[in-house]
Amino acid sequence: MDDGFLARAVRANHELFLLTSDRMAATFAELDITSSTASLLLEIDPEQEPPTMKALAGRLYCNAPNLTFLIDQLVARGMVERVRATKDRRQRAAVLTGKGEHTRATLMDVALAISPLRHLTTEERTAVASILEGALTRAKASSTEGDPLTTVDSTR
Amino acid sequence: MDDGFLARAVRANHELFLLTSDRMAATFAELDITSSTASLLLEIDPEQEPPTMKALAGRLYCNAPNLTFLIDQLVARGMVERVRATKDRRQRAAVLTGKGEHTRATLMDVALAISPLRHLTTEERTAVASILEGALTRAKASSTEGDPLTTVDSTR
DNA sequence: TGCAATCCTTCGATATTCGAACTAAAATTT
DNA sequence: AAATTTTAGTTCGAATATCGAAGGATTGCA
Repeated sequence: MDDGFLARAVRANHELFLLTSDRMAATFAELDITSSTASLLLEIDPEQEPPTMKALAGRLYCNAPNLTFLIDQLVARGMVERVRATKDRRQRAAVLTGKGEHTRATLMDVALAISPLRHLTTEERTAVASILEGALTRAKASSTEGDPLTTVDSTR
Repeated sequence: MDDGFLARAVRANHELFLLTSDRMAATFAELDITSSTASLLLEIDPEQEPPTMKALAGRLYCNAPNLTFLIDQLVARGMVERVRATKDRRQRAAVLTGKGEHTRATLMDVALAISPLRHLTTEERTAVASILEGALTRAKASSTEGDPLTTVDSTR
């Protein structure tokens, strides 16, 4: 039964996230943001087309009111601006300011510098990145089609 | 220039956590717990010696007041009981009730059932589990001894 | 014994997350 | 084309989470 490895992988991923967040705490405070707003900031890639509120909520797996609240934090700090979409005027997109870009870059630098994953060899990094990305891709693909039931099985 | 893989690994870990939390949401509601209290419940292994409050706070990377709040949630739901440690009467340990054990077991079942990692092959699960555990072990070892500075070492 | 350190809790302040209800702008129906 | 429905986003109020400061109890130490 290889469920043991699955359980260990799930648990390790969970702890890795907790430890990483903990190590980022001081940086968040210095940059005058919080864990949640930092996650949002990282989702706004200045190289890409400015994402809409809906797209950002999807990436953070949160709902619309929460996203409005989080974006407000970044707007209040001068890191993001809301712009109306030209084609569909219901939509608003998030655009990084210069300060927003700079803060985001610092966040990424620090995240790489403190991540426990920095101890891995190049081969290990490659393996982890590709395996996890593959799992995510397949998970998102299979959740959009078929298999609607995810009920709690009490067979225990 | 293998920082690309490191960044991808860090990002995949982050998204995996968000997606997993999102997929657990319905189960949390059914079990009358929240994401945070579920994480705490999972840290109390009925096979092990009942952990102290301090030990649990360490495992969740949170502070003492927060842990008191979280344990109160589980106590109020009849899933955990506080007991005084006999040797050091300042300490309190968390002991699972029958309901706590059952809820915890259900949580673990569902977590394995919905995790994107379940799509991985046995070899991939093994690789991810051992690599991430190794990174965590080294990260925690190097943060407790020596090297008080968390400076960015660019020698890589 | 007296003092400092440790473990935990309480309290107040701030942050986060959500559902319900709302506005504005499309898309669809009739 | 007017009416209806759907969609994108916001506002508001409630429940939860997290933290720092301060306090009580117990232990360790001089």
